[in-house]
Amino acid sequence: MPELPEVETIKKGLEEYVIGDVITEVEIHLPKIFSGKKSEIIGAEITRIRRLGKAIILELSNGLSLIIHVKMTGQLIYILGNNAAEKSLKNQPISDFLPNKHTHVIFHLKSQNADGNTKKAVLYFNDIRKFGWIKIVKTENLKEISFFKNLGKEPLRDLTLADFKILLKKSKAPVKQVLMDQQKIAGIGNIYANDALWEAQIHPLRMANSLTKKESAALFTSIEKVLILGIETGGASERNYVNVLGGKGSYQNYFLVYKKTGKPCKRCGEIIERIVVGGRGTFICQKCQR
DNA sequence: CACTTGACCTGTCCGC
DNA sequence: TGCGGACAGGTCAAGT
Repeated sequence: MPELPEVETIKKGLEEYVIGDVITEVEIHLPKIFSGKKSEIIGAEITRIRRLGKAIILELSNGLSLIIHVKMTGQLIYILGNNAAEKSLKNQPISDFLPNKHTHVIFHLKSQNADGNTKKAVLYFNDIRKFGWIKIVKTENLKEISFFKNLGKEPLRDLTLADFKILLKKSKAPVKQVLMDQQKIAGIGNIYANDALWEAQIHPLRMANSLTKKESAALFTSIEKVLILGIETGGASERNYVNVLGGKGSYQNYFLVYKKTGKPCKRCGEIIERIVVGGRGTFICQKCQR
């Protein structure tokens, strides 16, 4: 999943569906991805959902939080009803019957309606590549876990243009790697880094500290622009990403340069090339990205 | 310390 | 059709 817009979309979905629900049981089928004891969260109510970088936080009523990272192929899918798996996906874009062999954790939930009826639901954590993880931590100690300790500021939230210029000046790594470094800026991954650099007409291999003030400002604006479009379109479902109802996002229909190898540049018509930067596939227009 | 590379996994696609 | 290799939204730890 997984970059800021996709994780933000999941966060919004969870806010809509699981706030106020109580965790009644937790099935853990792949223990290595789950740290903490499930007994600590059974009986707790989900009170708040947050996103920090690419991580999702479910705050619970008992002072603990569940931190979930979906990495490349994780999914969180919410299904309402006692017979969930069966009815659930009948009209959903995912064809797999859930739970399936990639379902590693199942949260069973219940909540009370206004009229006092109890509804049941499940939240599936699926992950093909098994890179994702779930941790139970004390909410007050959240920032102390290694993932959050060194997390950079959030674009669209607290990263200012001044911050951005300073952090570019401090690095001589290729600018694309700086954008994707979670300790420098939280939330940007490969898709949005590629698109933001194309939008700002900056070559991904430029040393970060070589950008002019004008270029830095253009890149800052481009980052905000692509992330906002990513969120508005519900994220990019290029491969496995789906929202909490199993539905796809549509940012893949708006890719500017990501995955456009061999296709004409939308701005100048030059053929888009694929290079490798920091081990990641990188897409560029040699003519208009300098 | 800053930066780079390989490891962690499974699935898919492309060329021979 | 099968097989091998490259590649995929992300972090980490270990290397230079």
